[in-house]
Amino acid sequence: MVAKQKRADGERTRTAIVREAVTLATVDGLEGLSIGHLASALDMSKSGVYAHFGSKQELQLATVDEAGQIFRREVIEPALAAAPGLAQLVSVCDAFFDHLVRRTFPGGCFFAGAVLEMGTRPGPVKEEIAAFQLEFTACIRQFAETAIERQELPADEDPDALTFELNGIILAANASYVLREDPAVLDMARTIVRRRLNIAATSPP
Amino acid sequence: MVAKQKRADGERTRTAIVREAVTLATVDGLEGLSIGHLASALDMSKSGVYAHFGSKQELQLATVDEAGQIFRREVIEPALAAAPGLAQLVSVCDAFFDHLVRRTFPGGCFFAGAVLEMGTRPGPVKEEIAAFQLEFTACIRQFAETAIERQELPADEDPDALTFELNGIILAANASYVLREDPAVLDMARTIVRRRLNIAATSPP
DNA sequence: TCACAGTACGACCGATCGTGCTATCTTGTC
DNA sequence: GACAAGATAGCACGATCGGTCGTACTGTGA
Repeated sequence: MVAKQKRADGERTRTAIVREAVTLATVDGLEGLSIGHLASALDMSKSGVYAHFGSKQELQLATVDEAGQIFRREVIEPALAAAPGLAQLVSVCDAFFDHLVRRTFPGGCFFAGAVLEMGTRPGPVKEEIAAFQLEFTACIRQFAETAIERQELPADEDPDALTFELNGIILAANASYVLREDPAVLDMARTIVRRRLNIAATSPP
Repeated sequence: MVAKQKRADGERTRTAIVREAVTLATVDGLEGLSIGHLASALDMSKSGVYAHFGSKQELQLATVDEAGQIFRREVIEPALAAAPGLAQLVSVCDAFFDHLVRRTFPGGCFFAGAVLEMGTRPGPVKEEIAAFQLEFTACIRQFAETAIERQELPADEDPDALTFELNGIILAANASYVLREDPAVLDMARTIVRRRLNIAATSPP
């Protein structure tokens, strides 16, 4: 089979399409994301957009992939840059809250919405979303385990439970922030994270 | 203006429509909920369904209202029946987890999805969803305050923070349960709620 | 019983959906 | 600069969307 080689301009527009698709999908959902809307938002023809993917499902997969990359860049990587252990736990939560105030996506966390929307729709799109959700929680869990090893957290702390709780705080913050655009809920979330981890409650600017 | 009086059979079918609408909306979302699907699911004509509401938005409002009633009946009222204070806090969480395993809605908690879907769509539907979300959190907060008054919780416990955390646990449980239909996540959620409230971790059958 | 309002239906509207096919550009390679 | 292949547009399709209209049926109060 011949590896189809792509052209530079095609790759550029594909990137632009997918980037716009992520934004639209956080508002309209992955199912509500329509090729017509996408095309007019990009000043392109429907078929011009469509040709890059061949099916709506491929577009959805590309959109989820792009959202994952953005989330990694904005939330996971900043946390990985922090000191291993407890600092990473705080950092990943703070990075998430920053991610929200930065309004990268108008509809809040892409994956929080995608999980609930696609959870009942079996198929590769759901699988990719589930895989990313697993990657994220596994990341938090790893931070927690390291923190326990380093005795920054009590030895009897359950990493799974802690991961669950922090994930819950993140989801509650996202939901509240989407509904009422009040940054105060993020301050409260930061405070709660610190109290849960037994850290002096000095939240960063 | 003359109060239009309804007929018994009309009220019956309207109830049936709204009930089905709630179920469909937990899977397809409130925007994805279509009158055509609804009609064929009920073995009715589109216009027959449509006549009961006059617009899709009215249908959505009726759907949210019905979902609220179901949620009150299945989650809030059982908690109100418990002993005031700490028992009500545990009870409301347990009732929510029961609500999930009972699979009243195939797509998990109606409002968890609705908040994220409609949060970026200003209008009466969003307002009604926000109002119910507020009612629910206010309910939890009231339980927390009572528990503090009765000294079942430390005096320095912050009711708002506790409400936020419990809401987070609920949202995390819902998301995980929708994605992977593993009841184990609900057991973990129950355990976490009890540990958070300093209760002996004997989870009910 | 009779008339009327409520109920439900089927046909239909314009718009948009995802998806093809074809033709015309544009780009990279020789 | 020719040429193949990728990129984009134009057009059309069947299906479905929310919504309207005219009409037939039926429950119910007078």
